[in-house]
Amino acid sequence: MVDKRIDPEKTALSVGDVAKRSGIKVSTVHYYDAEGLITSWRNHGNQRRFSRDVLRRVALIKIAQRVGISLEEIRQALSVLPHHRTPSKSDWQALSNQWRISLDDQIGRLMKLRNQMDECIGCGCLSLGQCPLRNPGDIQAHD
Amino acid sequence: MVDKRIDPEKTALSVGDVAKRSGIKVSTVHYYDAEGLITSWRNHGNQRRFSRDVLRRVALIKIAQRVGISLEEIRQALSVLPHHRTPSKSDWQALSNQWRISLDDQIGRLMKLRNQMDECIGCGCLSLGQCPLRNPGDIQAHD
DNA sequence: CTACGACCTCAAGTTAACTTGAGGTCAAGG
DNA sequence: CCTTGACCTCAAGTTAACTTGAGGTCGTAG
Repeated sequence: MVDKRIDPEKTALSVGDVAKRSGIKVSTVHYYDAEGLITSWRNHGNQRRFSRDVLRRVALIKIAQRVGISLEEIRQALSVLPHHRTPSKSDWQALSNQWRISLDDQIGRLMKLRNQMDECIGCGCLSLGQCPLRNPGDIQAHD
Repeated sequence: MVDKRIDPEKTALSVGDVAKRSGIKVSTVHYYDAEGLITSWRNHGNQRRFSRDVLRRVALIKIAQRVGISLEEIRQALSVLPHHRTPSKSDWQALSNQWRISLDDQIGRLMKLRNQMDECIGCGCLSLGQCPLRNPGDIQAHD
């Protein structure tokens, strides 16, 4: 059985490489490794080594965070991706569709809040139980 | 000098009153008092007493939080309101205009992020330094 | 008097996402 | 050999916004 792939040790990244190229701190790399968001192996000096796909993974993490998604949710979303292979374009498309839903939801919520504020500027009641601004549900108030 | 206002002790609210009527915990009332978001005085038993305007103040706090404004910023915004007088309609209008700006900003940011994600779905580059998704500035990428 | 409910203070805990600091190893270069 | 830079682990710290828990006082009702 001959493994025709390039020797991983030759292309492997150290923790400092990953940090620098991803724009995050070494401690953050440690943290993401510990939380299972990225994976590494150890060389004989017990130092972490990462395959290059980790760079793409960190990129996905950072974008998801901008969407407001928690690391735990991100970890779950990334866990279905294959390891040691750079996430493909279709992987990214599937993920970004998921996260797009979250983003649409947030935008919708903020716009609804804006509408409620506009409506409530006139009366200014702000009453608990009656004012939709105080009750993020669908209660009709200001009748 | 005759104070013609209603005796504050007769209309004063206890910490439990404020908590119940505002839908927050007693500990939160303590916390807001400690942080200077609301003010109280003590009776001879060293118990806090609040004037009724505090109910309106807590309402404003809760709405601002929904807009995503930090307590420190809320404290500053509320500090210009007169004490011991329920915030008026025009007070609420001034505040909500401020917070409306913040809300508009957030909505704009999320919509921009959504656009960037839509654009990046095609290429999936996600590169630090080139992809606007990885750089929340105005760098033009994907040229 | 006792029990209960409301109040008090002070300190520590929770949460998520990091970050810092202390104390150590290893490899390479001068 | 010493120095430097990169790595390691472990523990604690930071931030904001609460929340819990421990130990106490006071007033009222039975």
